[in-house]
Amino acid sequence: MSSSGGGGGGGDVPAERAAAAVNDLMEVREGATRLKGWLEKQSSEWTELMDGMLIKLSSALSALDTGCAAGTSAAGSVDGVLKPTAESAARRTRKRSFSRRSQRSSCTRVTHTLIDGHIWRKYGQKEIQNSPHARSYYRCTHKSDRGCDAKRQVQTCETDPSKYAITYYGEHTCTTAPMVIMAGNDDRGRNNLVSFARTFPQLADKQEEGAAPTQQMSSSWCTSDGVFSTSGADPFAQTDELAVVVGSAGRTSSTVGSVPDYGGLGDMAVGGGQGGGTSSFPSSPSSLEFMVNSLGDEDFFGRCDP
DNA sequence: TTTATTTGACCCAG
DNA sequence: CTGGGTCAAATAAA
Repeated sequence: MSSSGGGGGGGDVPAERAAAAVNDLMEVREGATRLKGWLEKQSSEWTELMDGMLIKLSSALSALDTGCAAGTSAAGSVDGVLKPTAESAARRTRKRSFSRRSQRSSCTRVTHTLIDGHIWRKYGQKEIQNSPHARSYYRCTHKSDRGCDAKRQVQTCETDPSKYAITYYGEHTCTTAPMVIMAGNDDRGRNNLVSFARTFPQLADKQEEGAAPTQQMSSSWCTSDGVFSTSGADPFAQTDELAVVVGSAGRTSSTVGSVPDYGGLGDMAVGGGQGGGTSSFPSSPSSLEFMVNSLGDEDFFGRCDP
């Protein structure tokens, strides 16, 4: 993978160090976000404080986002054992016109979650030589309906299997932008769902093969009783455009319309089954539009490339 | 039923 | 030729 340093442009900080700093900050922010979840139960003052901290952190991340550094280096052995199973029917000859290995800019991030606020559709998986883990290929789910050409490759981190090295290619031309969801509560104890979690928990991508399931996938979300749990270092903290979802506790959907579930939400649907409170999202990606159209559109995708 | 994932085959850049 | 990126049929899940 090229992950050509070419981009980045950045500054004096070596790309590697910058990337390390970004990762560190992400972890810090994750911790802060979790902490905020706890503090929310105590006092709204703390929540505000935490919000401020989180915003600052995001700003810092944004400033540091020089274009990410490649996080993977290959070393190890692979025993690409692919067992030939039942033979599929003869394939038709295909015409292809894709541009592979093009010089498209890329951006690699190492994160412990696959959630990044976008909806991805897996279209392939490959055993990679010199790598113990298979690489999964995703494209934006809006490729077909909006021609969004964003893609990403996910590979379990060699050194830390609980993390993933995600390489992004292309930019999102769809309007699937991250949400800001704030969970606060008014003085009457009623919970209003207004939050500033940056990650919009759309599709929690299905875990990779062998990847640690669910548990680390907890993402920010508001439950009907106001519980707000969040974590997940969304790689795109540098979101500039933010949307706000406001609703009354337990009636989120009725206030702002419904919010897509996209399956993966199950991981974080605390106490909320399907259709319950927060999970009553429309099933179609396009349903997101009502929420994201007002956004600056464009990619909130990290400025990965020059 | 529709939609998403899996997985071997196909194809091309290096 | 090989490795890796993509296709698309088969399969699974909702």
